[in-house]
This record gives sequence, structure tokens and C-alpha cells, in this order.
Amino acid sequence: MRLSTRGHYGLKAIYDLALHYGEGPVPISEIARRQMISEPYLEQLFSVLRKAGLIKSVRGAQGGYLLNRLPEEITVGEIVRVLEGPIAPVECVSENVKEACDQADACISRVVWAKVRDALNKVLDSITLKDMIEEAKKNQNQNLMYYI
Amino acid sequence: MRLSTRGHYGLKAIYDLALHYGEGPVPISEIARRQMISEPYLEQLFSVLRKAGLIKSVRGAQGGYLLNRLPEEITVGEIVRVLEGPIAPVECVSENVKEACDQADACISRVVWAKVRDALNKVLDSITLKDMIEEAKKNQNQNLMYYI
DNA sequence: ACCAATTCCGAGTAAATTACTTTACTTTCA
DNA sequence: TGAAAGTAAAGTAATTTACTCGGAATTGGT
Repeated sequence: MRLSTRGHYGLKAIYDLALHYGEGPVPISEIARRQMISEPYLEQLFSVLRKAGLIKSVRGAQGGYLLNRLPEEITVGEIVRVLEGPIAPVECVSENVKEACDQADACISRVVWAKVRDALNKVLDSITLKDMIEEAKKNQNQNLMYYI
Repeated sequence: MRLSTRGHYGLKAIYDLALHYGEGPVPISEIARRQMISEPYLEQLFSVLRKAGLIKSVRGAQGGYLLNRLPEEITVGEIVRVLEGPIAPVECVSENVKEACDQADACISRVVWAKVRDALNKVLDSITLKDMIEEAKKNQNQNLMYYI
């Protein structure tokens, strides 16, 4: 029940973009360095995120990537779905698989996986990049208190 | 964000055992046939489930496997955790990984994955084998209505 | 006592997936 | 015009998955 590095790195990277929202294009090399991700690998991920419309790119020198929407308009669920495919613990409850499985009698387990899928989608879709930024600020304040 | 076949097959097989609760030991060959799972592969899974105390075995002729507890005392969460390891979308929020990750600044994503983990555990632990049996009965009644 | 049905155990393996790297472009700013 | 960037497609090593295989141990029935 693990995410691959695609969703893991992808969220970190796009969150980094959200932190620099409004500051113009951020080159992949910077994000890769800050988030400790292989630069050419991150290129691949950003290519997918760009095609999905979550981020946009500026080519050439002084270019880079930017969020294509406000941080409060991008959810973790969207990012994960774009990079990892539809969220489904087993294939037969995936949104893009329409045909029922041929073992109807055994498929009470399908109901279980559908519940898991729904719970997963619900929590992932409830968190936006803005939420994450605010959470980070809150934690930062807590840390400051330790130094007073 | 997929389960491996271990959790998928494991739940089907142990649910099959729950359906035959109170009828004496059920041989692996029967379950494998009914649930369309490779018999030697299922042996492996049952070995793990037995060592975890969820099921017990009777060796020799007329032997087989049985639930080691009442169907209402076994949750889907336990089965999945035993077969797939601790439920955690990324390693750093796994219950058995204690050390914090070394990129403290970037780890706001950790909060996200911890929320996902908790949501997942909550839904999986809320469903027992008995719940599944009752759900199946309910669905069967619905099907009967179509034939009236 | 023996045989067949069963679990138990460890090792082996082919295919798929993952997490990259590599190479070769194209675009744009200064 | 050259360096800094994104774009694209192919290649690859390591890991994981989903098994298979062989055989030993156990037990009920005849």
C-alpha cells in the first residue's frame, strides 16, 4: 500500500512551486536541489504535470515552471492521480475500469476496496497546496516558540 | 496506490474461510479453486496468516484451515497489514520507522501522508469479516428481488 | 501398516515495475 | 550567438512481484 516516488517527489516539487508562487518561473534545477530529487527524473514528472494543466512552463533562459492555478485550487488528490494513475487499491474498483469482474460471488471484497478508494480520494481531495503552506507556517511558529 | 495480490487474494481467501466458519477445516485446494488463486501461492499467504494468529491449521488428511477467532473479531486492516506490511503511503510515516527524515523543511508533505495513512487504517479497521458476510447477504436479497 | 490427503518449508525464477540515466534536441534571454 | 533553460524518447540496472517447484512432515481412513 505504498505510493511510488512519482507521487512522493511530485508533491514535494509542486509544493516547492507553491512556496514560490508569484515570484516568476522557478527552474527545475533549483527544485531538484532543494528537494533532493534527480533533475532529469523530475523533468519527466513535471512534463506529465504540465500536460495535465497543473503547472505551466516558460522555455529558454530565465525560464522555469509555475503553478497554473492558485495554490488553493490545486489538491493533493489531483497531483497524485496525475502522477500515479487513478486511486484504487485494486484494479476492479478503478474509475476507468467499467466491466465487472467475472467472479460475482466472490466480489464482496470489491465493496471493501471501493470503501477504501472513497476514503482515500476524500482525504486527498480535501488538502490543497494552500492548506500545506498554512500548516507549514503554523509549525514554523511552534518551532520559534522553542527558541524564546 | 495499489495493493499487491497478497492483500487482494488474502482477503478473498480468508473471507472464504469465514463463510465456512463452524464447518471444520477447509483445505487450501478448495479455496484456491473457488477463489481462482494459485494453490501453492495461497499456501504461502496462509502460512503468514497462520503465524500471525489469524487462522489455524489442521495437518494431515481431512485437514485444512480455520479462522482462529470469530468472524466479527478479524478486521480487514489486520489481514492487509499482515500480508502487505504496515499501511503507509510513504515509508517515513510507517509505524515501524521511528527516525525523522533529514529534510525537516520539506517534510510538510509528511503531514499529508500521515493523514492518508490514518484515513486508510480507520476504514480498514472498521470492517470485519462478519460485516462482509452481512453485506453479501444483503446484496443477495437485492438480487432475489429482481427475480420476483 | 500403509496410502492418500493434506499442511509445511525453503529455494528458485520469469516478468513486470520502478527509478532512474542518457542522448539529442528546441527555445529564448542577454 | 551562446548559455540557460525546457522537451522528448529511449535505454537500463535494481528491485519487487507473483508465482513455481521439490520434497518433507503429519494424520485419518482402510
